[in-house]
Amino acid sequence: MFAIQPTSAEPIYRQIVEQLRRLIAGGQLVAGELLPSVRDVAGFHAINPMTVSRAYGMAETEGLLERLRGKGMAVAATTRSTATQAQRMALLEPQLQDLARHARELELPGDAVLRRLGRLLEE
Amino acid sequence: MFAIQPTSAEPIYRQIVEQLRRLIAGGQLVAGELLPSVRDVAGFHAINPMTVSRAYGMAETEGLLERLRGKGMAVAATTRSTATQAQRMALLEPQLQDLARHARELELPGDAVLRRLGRLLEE
DNA sequence: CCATGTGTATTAATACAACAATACACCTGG
DNA sequence: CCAGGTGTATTGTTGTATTAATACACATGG
Repeated sequence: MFAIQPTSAEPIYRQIVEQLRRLIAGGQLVAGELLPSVRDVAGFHAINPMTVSRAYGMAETEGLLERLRGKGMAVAATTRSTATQAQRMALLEPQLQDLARHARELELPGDAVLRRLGRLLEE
Repeated sequence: MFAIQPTSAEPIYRQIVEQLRRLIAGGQLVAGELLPSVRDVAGFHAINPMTVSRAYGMAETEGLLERLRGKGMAVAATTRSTATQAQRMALLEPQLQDLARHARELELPGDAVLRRLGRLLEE
């Protein structure tokens, strides 16, 4: 039901859109799959339905979702079921570059950073 | 002279503060070192001097910087010259956790992510 | 057919970031 | 001493972003 942190600095609607991008690219959401309704998501997280609608709307504009009138939003059929690993990696690239820059500013040894990340990736 | 991206979603003043945190923790800015004046930084990046002043002011409140009246801002003397590696790693932890979560949503193999990051860290 | 479920257009409230233009208080250094 | 360098307080404006409240159009499905 989406991982949303209302306290985060990142806007809620963008948290949802970006999560959709990744979950669809990664194949955890498959083409045709029906998403939870805006009211369900909003009720569950105690946020405004329009905030969810805005996220869904942007995802539709982006071609990620499709409107099924009267039924709700579904993962777009045009989506190739799972993006190639290179395509998925590209979605992570900006974050990787930021991380590398910050690590350099902190004068942290590369292998220490890699070890820590490796542990986090195992969980 | 600070790495500032005026187009970024992150506010300019916060980019500066966070960069100061890391550069000081990492030891690239040493206690007593004089920072460039607000007018210099503002002129160089074509931003408002008050935006830089705001960042400096927050850094001073945080204990990172000291006001030297008539001279400018300097790295606070109270700063232990370089934070321990564990302390510096802690500053990177939130970003590492976000990255791990996103990689998982993308269903990316951990070692592929680690390899890419490793390459970025070498540069 | 119509209650019930979709998504959404519209409007408003609120907050925030950045800029601009001053004026000020202070210290340095020749 | 004083010209020129610090940072900063103040006030106002502009543009934008985010969320919320409300009402609406529409399709489903028993």
